[in-house]
Amino acid sequence: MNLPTTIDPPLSSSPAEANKIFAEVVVNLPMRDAFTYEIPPQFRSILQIGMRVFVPFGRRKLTGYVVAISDRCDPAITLKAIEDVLDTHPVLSGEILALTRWLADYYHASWGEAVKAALPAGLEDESQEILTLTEEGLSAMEASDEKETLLLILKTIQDRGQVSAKQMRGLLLNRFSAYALARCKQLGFLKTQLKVKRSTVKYTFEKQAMIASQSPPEEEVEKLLRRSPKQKLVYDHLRGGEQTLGQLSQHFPSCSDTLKKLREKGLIEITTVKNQRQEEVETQDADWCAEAPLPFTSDQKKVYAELGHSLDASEFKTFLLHGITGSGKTEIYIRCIQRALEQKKTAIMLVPEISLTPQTVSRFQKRFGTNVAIMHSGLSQRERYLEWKKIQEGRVAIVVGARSAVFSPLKNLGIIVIDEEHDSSYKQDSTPRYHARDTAIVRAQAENAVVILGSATPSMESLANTESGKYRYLSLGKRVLDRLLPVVRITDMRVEKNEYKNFSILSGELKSAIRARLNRKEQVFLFLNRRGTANYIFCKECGFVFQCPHCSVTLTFHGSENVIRCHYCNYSARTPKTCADCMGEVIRFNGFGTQKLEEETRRLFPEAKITRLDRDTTRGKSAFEAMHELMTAGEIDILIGTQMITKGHDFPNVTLVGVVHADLSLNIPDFRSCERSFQLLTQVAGRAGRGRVPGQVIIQTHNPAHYVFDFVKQHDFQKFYEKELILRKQLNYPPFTRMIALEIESEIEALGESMARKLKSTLARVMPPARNIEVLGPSRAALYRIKNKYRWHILLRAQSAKTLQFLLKRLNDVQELKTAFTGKAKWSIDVDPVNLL
DNA sequence: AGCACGCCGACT
DNA sequence: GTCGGCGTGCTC
Repeated sequence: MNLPTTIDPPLSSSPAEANKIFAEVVVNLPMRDAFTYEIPPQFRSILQIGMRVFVPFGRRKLTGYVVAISDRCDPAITLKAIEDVLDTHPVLSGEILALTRWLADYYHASWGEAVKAALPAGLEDESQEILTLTEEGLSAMEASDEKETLLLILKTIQDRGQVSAKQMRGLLLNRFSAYALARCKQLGFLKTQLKVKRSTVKYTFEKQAMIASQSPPEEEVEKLLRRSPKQKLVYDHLRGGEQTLGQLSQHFPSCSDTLKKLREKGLIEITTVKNQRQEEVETQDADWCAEAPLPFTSDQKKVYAELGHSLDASEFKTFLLHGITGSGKTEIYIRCIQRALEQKKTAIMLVPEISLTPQTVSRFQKRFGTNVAIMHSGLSQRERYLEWKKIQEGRVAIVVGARSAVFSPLKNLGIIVIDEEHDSSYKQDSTPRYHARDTAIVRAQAENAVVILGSATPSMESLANTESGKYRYLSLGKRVLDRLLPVVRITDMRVEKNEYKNFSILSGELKSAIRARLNRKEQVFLFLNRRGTANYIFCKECGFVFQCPHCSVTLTFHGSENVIRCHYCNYSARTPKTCADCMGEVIRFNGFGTQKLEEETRRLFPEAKITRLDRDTTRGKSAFEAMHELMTAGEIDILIGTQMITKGHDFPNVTLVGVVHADLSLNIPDFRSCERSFQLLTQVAGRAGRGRVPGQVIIQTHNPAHYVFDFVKQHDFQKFYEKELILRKQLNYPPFTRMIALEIESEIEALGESMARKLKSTLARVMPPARNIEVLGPSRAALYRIKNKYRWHILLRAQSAKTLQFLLKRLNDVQELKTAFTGKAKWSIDVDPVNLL
């Protein structure tokens, strides 16, 4: 990547010295270089690294971030000057800035994009072109002697007052003509002016005007203001004390010109001050009292002792805390965080997006009170910003949040906890495509903090890292209070159909189990993962699923050509008529969702109280809370849902969990589908019997012989891990290799395909001679068409991440690729891809 | 990513 | 001579 190498992560951010008059600024655009701006004299004493600035950029004006300040610049470029400084204190600390720099490098995003990801949304101002009618325009319209398209534009402006070009486009839709707009400008019918579109989040800081400290003598003032009555009025008003521009404009509407003149005359000063009007949402009552810690089991004590040791030593170290559901991981987290706090250090706790439920939150608030900030997706932009500000100002020491909370501006960081470390929601699926777990580890290393990765079903990667010694493995064996593990049964759906002639979604076994629980007034979860489906072919008789002979990945079915394909290596075959295993009839999977399941369940159990929870029914956080209350009150007998119901909830009265169609996750065409299925099923199973009654889990499948089910049934993570590792090794997948996915997409099928091939040939050209990098594809993505765009993948695989990064660097240096890929076809880089659909 | 500029072909 | 699309190149 082409970031200027002269810029080192800032060590300190002192105000620019008098001679330091250039600022390196990055903006949130997919451009890798920083831009140099001149720092005007009035900002030289206040501008610091990490502040936001408003800069002219081409025809536009944008918010940028100062990443360096220096006294030198490239003489070949004529510089523009910073127009405004948006902060009084940096919004990015040196640590965070360095972290974003690393992130941009590693995940191949621009520095500006990385910075944007690290800050709460809505902090960016942008200029907007506002169109206004001129006299000529008005008369031209009245005369209406112009073209229809022109008049339409003029009329729109007159009707609506001020309109931006973008709004105009939206208002007129297909009647809009860019040419007509340009023509209007040309003819002088309208003029454009740049106006600042304020960021959605209100400023923390605002401008304040006051009498200049080195004011000229009174007679001088009189003389200067004799001929400007308006200026005098404002000046006299300011004698009564400083005023914010907001306050002033109430007395003197549109006084900005007046103030400007007064400043030019040296009579007043305009400074930026903290806006005191920011209100605060306090979530905690004042008479809160810390809840007593729970007693530790002997396992917990051992684990805690070791973690405590590293915490006390302030050493960077990563621990993988492996403990089954209900083994008391959360208690360990809480105690470790407490320990960090005792040393005057701070803590971040990351949780998967969907498990940031009221239950999780309240557990932390009960223990830590107002000392914790919650960064959660249900918050409005403004609430989110206020939480961020609390952290920024050091008013809290703990942050609980999803992925982006890894960037929390805490000082003196002591510990980062990543709960459910294996969860795929830690990987962002749009630029910058960072992994919060790995980002957390990089941050912790830089700040000498401890990292705890917690999971009942750790990722293969993390486990491999414990074996290589990179992470320290800790385990919590038993459930607290020695609660029993649920009994898992696998139901063969083929037998249901063929022998019992049961064509319902629910097997006889699951039906009678539900009935039994309903009679005992216990609660039931029905789980159906509807997401992540791609078309695949399977055998109706024996459940056999066609896999790629080279990649061991489920082949996807392409109806239009009647072929099955591997989207890793592009292997393809005619769609078979019969099963390769038993010669039985082959059918295409046709999915059903939670909605259909709900209907069916209501029909079968008309007396039961049934609620469905998935992305369609859950709009906002209130639905979640409502469900939670209903569950606790026993107002729900059967809860139907997707992954959402499996996380962050603890309902002791749920004694039966039914997995309606386990094949769904198992047949996702991804080399991790078995790992995912194991994790998912184990997690779902963990929801059963958290109270005193032992739980029961019924898993329905067409493929009961699959090895995953044996290990789920036995609750044997270790054996599963060993088996899966052997398969990964054989097929050269992570954790034995590292991967980078290149994604090509285009609305035009033929163009996308040829660009994908071009990318591949360019790769071959820049490939280092040592042939230790594999290139798979290009091949159609499993989800070949999304939102009208065709998609291809090229997979890069090598022993080490460095090898791959080196190749990519060389690829990025190929200038011709940049020009070859224009608006019609795009390619992007996904480092350590998690979702290969 | 925007946004302008300039080329070209399709209209009156 | 319009009009409108689209590729190309630039942003301190």
